[in-house]
Order: sequence, then C-alpha cells, then structure tokens
Amino acid sequence: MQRLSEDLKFRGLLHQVTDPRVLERLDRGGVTFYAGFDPTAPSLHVGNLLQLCTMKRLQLYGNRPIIVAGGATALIGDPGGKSGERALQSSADVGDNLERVVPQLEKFLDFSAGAGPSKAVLLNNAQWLGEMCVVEFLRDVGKHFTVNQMVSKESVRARFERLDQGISYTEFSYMLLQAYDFLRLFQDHGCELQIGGSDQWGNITVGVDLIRKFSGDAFGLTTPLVTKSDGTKFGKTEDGSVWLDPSRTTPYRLYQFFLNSDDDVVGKYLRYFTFLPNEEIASLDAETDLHPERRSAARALAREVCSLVHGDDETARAQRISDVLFGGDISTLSEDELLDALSTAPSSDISKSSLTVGIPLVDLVASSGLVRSKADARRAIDQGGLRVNGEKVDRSDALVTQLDLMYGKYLILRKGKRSYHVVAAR
RNA sequence: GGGUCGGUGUCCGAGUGGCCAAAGGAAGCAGGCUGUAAACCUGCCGGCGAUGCCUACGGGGGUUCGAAUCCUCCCCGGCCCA
Repeated sequence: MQRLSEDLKFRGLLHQVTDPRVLERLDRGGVTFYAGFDPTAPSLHVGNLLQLCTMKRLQLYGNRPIIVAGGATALIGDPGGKSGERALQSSADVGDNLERVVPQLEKFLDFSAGAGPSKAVLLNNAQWLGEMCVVEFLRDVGKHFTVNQMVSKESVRARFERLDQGISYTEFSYMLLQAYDFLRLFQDHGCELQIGGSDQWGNITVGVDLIRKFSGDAFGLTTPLVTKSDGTKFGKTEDGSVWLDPSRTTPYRLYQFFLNSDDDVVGKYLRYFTFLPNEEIASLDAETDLHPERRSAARALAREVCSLVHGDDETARAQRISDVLFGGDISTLSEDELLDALSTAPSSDISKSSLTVGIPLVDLVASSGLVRSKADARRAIDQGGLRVNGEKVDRSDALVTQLDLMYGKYLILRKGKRSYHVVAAR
C-alpha cells in the first residue's frame, strides 16, 4: 500500500507541518490526533468536509482520531476569519447542535469497536473547560504566554487593525483555551497531533508551544484553504451554505453543487474530497484536459461526495433527477417518475375547482414563489424563459385550466434552465 | 459639546426645484452560444386592476402649482476642534 504521507502530498493536503517527522509517525500508524470544530449550527456543511475527509484518511492508515466538539469554546467564538465580534451561543443550543451532528460524523469516522486501536473518539471540551476556574486557568495556562506573542498572531492582528471593530478580551483568550485543549488531550489521551485548516495554524502552534513547556513533544499540521476559481468562499451559494443534513440541503442539491465545480478546481476537489485511487484521479485529470465537455471528473466528484455523505441510493436518485431535469423531456415521464424527479423541487397546492374557470398563468407563477411578482412573471414569459409542463409559454395572458394538468393533477412550472416548481391540484 | 461633510433602489454611486421610478457600475434574472461551465453578445432588473395609478432617495414637519433636490427639527455615520 502507498504510504500515507505520499498520499497526502499527492492530494495537496499538506499546507504547513510543525515538524516533518510527524509524517513518518503517521505512516507507521498508531498516532492519536485531533481536530476541533465548534458546534455552532445543527448540521455540518461542506466547509467541514476537508477536515472530515482528512481525518478519515489518517484513520484508514491506522491512526486514532479524536474529534473535539467545542462545547465550551463555541460559547466564546474564534476571532480568526471573522471581521467582527461573534454572537455568543447559548449552551443549550450548543448541546442540541452536538446531538444532531454526531450521526454526520459517524459517516466519516469509525467509532465502532471494530476499528480496534484506531477507534474514533468524540470529546467535548466543556468536560474540562467547564469545570475550570479562572484563577486556575490564569496560573496554569496564562502564565506561559506573553501578551506580546498573542498579539502578533494573524487572527488577532487582523482585528487590531480594524479600529471600528476591535476584539473583546473573551475572543482574545480563545487561542489559550484551544491550547489548553491540546494539552489536556496530550496528557489524558496521548494525543500528539492537532490538524486543522490553514486558518488554525496560529492556534495550533500555541498548543504545541504549551505542551513543550510541559516537556512534551507534540505536532501540528494544517490543510490548505479550500478555494474556488473566482476567489469567493467555498461552500456558499446564493441560497446560503451547503449543508450535509439532507433536510437542509437535499442530496440532489449537494450533487449539483459538486457537479457544477469549475474545471480548474475539480482536480483539486477530487483529491480533497474523494477516496478514489491516485491513478484514477490522474486519468480523470487527463480526461478533463482532453474532453472537458464530458465533465467526467465533475461527475465522479459529485457521485463520490454524495455517496460519502448520503449513501449510494440517494446518489443514484440525485443522478436520475439530474438526468431528467437537464437532459430529457419531462412530458415523457410516467407519473411516478415525474414525482420522483421533482420530489425535491418546491411545490404548492391549488384547488381543482379554481381551475374550472381558469387562473391567469401570471398569478399562478407569482403565487408559487418561482418569481418575485406578477411583473416578474410577465418578464419571464416575454423573454421566453417560462415553461409549463415542458412547453414554452409565449403569451403572458395565458390562462391555466384543468386541461393543462399532467395526469390530471400536476403543473410543472419551470423558469429558465433549472428552476422548477410543482403545483398540485387538489 | 462646537464645526463640517454626508445618509439615494440588493450593493457601490451620480443627481442638488419640474424632462426622476431616479445616470453609470456591480450583483441578480432571462435569451443566445456552450459542457447544466467560463468568457462573450442581447434583453430585463419597485409594485399594481398598467397609454394610468401607488410606493420609494435616513425619519417627522414645512415652503411650492410641483421636492431626492429648498427650509426646519430629529436620528445615524465620517472628519476636524473641545
């Protein structure tokens, strides 16, 4: 089998490492490592994907992952990457969030006894930070750091430079809490490595320093920041974050999100987010160069990620829906297929009786929410961008009646290429 | 507290009595091309019972036939002085 360190290099996952010797240790397996995340939402999102995949990689090579849920630190807020002071979370929220996120973590890491010595562990730093008193913290942790070095950290400096924002003492202390986490894990669980995104480098090294002061040897490793080709933040769409929870972001949407990756980043994403063998990734790279229009790499990426997060069945469904919505003619579908294909599209109801007289199409489309107003609906029609049951509408004064219903029940509204809405008559 | 400049549509930003639903840009939406792409081209981009009406230029009040534009008070922000 290929060495883990080689695989990590091939995939471009090594951004910074405190000491290259840690890579040899990881190759041999048996290293306990950790990554933290703050349970600030009731679901993980694609922004968490890189850490999850990286942890899984390390575990597959026989290393032991510890996930530290920032039950305590989420109450504080990491100043890094934030332009302003963060809103504080209530501890009840944090608890709820944690409960919901656990099943998502289990899709990536093996928490079962079957994993043997590399069995994953989930800890909550509220367990040790919650019971700690201020004086104790200042004596045992604070004493080891000078404000001078803390101030020089990038995350803090960025906030210093913004005179209009400032940084509270609370957030300023965040890095010390995280360092203390690392120390406790090192002492109580033999954890010698912390991994994280490149924005965590400062916090991680503070932890490594702290452990060193207690005569321990620990390591830090960061992965690169996931970027898009246009420089905007990865994982955000116009509708907000792309979540791993299917009730927030349907498998179909997740599939589409990755399918639509730009050519110049698919290779990178395949490396980051899939477990395909290196040779297969290399051949997909070549395919992208030679036949970009086939989008083989993007398809593989979407399929792999969707399977990882939602399983093979949901992925097959997402693929089927995609094929119909973008390839085929929806009017050729059976009623069952139609419902399946559009099950994730927004829908609304309408009374059958109202259709006996007929409803102006413009009213129907506006009330469906597919467009913002009737004027907007007329514009869409005038520009040839509206279809009913797959047929282009050319009159903005069209009337919808029972005769237009597919299978006597449905009206499939479509604006542009990819916005669908199902109206069901009852 | 004093002075001064400013607050315009999703955002940036012009306009300083009628020709203003408000230039220009960005974002967004639709059409074309294409690979469900990028780039590019075209159109749209407050609402409605629609050759008109309503709502809108920080908020209230006022002047005027007519106000985003003038006056006044209030609120908010920048800069300068105390």
